[in-house]
Amino acid sequence: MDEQARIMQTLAGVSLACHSVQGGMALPPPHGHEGADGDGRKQDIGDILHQIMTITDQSLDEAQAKKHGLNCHRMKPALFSVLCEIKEKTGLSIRGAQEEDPPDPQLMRLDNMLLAEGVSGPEKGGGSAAAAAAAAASGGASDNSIEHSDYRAKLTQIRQIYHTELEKYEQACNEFTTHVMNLLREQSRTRPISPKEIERMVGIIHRKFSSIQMQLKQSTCEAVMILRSRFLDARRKRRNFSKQATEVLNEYFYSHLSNPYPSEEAKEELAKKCSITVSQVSNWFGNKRIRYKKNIGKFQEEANLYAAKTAVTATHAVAAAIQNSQTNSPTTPNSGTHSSHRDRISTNSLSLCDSATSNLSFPGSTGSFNLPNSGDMFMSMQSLNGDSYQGSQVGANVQSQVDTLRHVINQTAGYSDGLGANSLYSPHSLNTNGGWQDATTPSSVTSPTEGPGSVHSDTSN
DNA sequence: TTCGATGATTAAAG
DNA sequence: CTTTAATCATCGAA
Repeated sequence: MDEQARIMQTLAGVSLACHSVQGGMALPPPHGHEGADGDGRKQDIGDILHQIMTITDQSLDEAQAKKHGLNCHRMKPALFSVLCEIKEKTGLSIRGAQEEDPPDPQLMRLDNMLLAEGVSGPEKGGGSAAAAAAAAASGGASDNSIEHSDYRAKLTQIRQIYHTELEKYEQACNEFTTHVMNLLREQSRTRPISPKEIERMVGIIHRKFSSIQMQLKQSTCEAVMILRSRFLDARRKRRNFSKQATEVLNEYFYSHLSNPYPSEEAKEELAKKCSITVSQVSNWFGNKRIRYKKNIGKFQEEANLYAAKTAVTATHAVAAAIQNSQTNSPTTPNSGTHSSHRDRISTNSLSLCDSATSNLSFPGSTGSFNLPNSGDMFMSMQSLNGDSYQGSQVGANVQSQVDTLRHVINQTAGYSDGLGANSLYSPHSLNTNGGWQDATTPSSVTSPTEGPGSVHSDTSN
C-alpha cells in the first residue's frame, strides 16, 4: 500500500518529467516550455494534477515509452547526479549499518512449543510428539487411541491449516520481495538506489512478514493449548464402570484372592466381558488390590458376597468339600503342594471344579492368608505347619470359595469370633510384608489349634 | 455441599 | 515393561 503510493508517485514524476521534457511524444507540446525556465510555471497546476490522476488510466506501454523517453533525455545524467548528491547530503544511504537480527525470544518460544506439540515438527505419520505420547499411553494399540483419535484428528487439522497458511505466507513474501526488488532495480535507473538499500528493503519486508507469521504461530499455539486442555479435561473425566462390569471384575478378584493378578490373556478376556480396555482392567485390579489390602475389613462383606456367589455355582462339590473339612478335623490338609504355576490363567469355572475335586484337602486352613498388620498371628500361623494345601493352580479359587462357604456355615452354626468384619471372609494370602504372597509357594497355615472358631481363626484377631 | 467410592495418573521400585 | 502406593479429580448419594 505504501509501496503503491510510491509507485504512483514515481510514475507521476516520470510522466510529468516526460511531459515537460519531451511532451511531443504523447501530448501536444504545451509550447514554450523548454526554452525559458520560468515558462514552466505557467503550467496550470490543475493540469498537473489531472495528469497525476489519470496516470493509472494510461496504458503500460505508454508508461514504458515515457520512461524510456526520460531515460534517454539528455538532462537525465545530470539529474541523476544531482539526486545522488542530495541523497549523500541527507545521509539517507547510510543507514544499513544496523544489521540487527535478534532472534525474537517470543518467536523462539512459539517455535519450540509448536515443535513440541508436533505441529511444526517433521511430517505427519504420527511423528508428532503428542501423537507419540498418546500412542505410548495406550500401549500403541487401539486401546485409548480411540479416545485420543478425536484429539489427534483435531491436532492434524490444526497442523494442516498451519502449514497451508505458512506456505501461503512464505509464497506471498517471496513474491512481494521479488516484486519490490524488480521495482527498485527498475527505479535505480532513475534515482540512486544502492544494493544495500534494496537489501534493507527486503529485510523490512521479511520482518513484516515474519511478524504476520508470528501471529499465525501464536494463533496456532492458542488453538493447540485449548485443544490440549479440553483433551486433558476429557481424559480426567471419569465414568464409573457398569454394574455388570464391576461384578465381573469383583468375581474374578475374589475368586483369585490369593493371587489377584490376572494374566494378560485374562485381562483381555475381562476387558472384553466388561466392555472396557485392558489398561482399565489393570487399573481396576491395581486399585482393588491396594484398597483391599489397605482395609480388608471394609471388603469383608463384598468378599463374602462374591465368593458365595461364585461358590453357589460350584455347589455340590464344594459343599462336599466343606462337609469334609468340617468332619475331618483341620489337621491334615495338603494335596496340591505340587503346583508351581500360578492360577492366573485359570478361569473361574475351571478352578471351581478343580477346587472341588482336588482341593478338599484343607479344612480350616485357608492357606496363605494373613493380615498385613498382624505379625503375631502370622507368626503363629507360620509356626503351625508349612505343609498345607494351596499352591496348586487352582488353589486360590478353591480356597476362597471353600473358605467362604465354610464361614457361612460357621456363621449359621453360631460361630463367631466376635470380630465382626474379620469373622467372615478372611484376607489370606497376604504376607506380612503386605504383599500377596506368591501362589506358588505353598504357604500354609492351617489353623488346627483353635476350637469352634478354628475355621476362620487365622484371621481373627 | 459434603464425603466416601472409584477410575485415572504418577513416581518409584523391581 | 508391571506393580505399588500415593494422589488427583470426579461421581453419586446423603
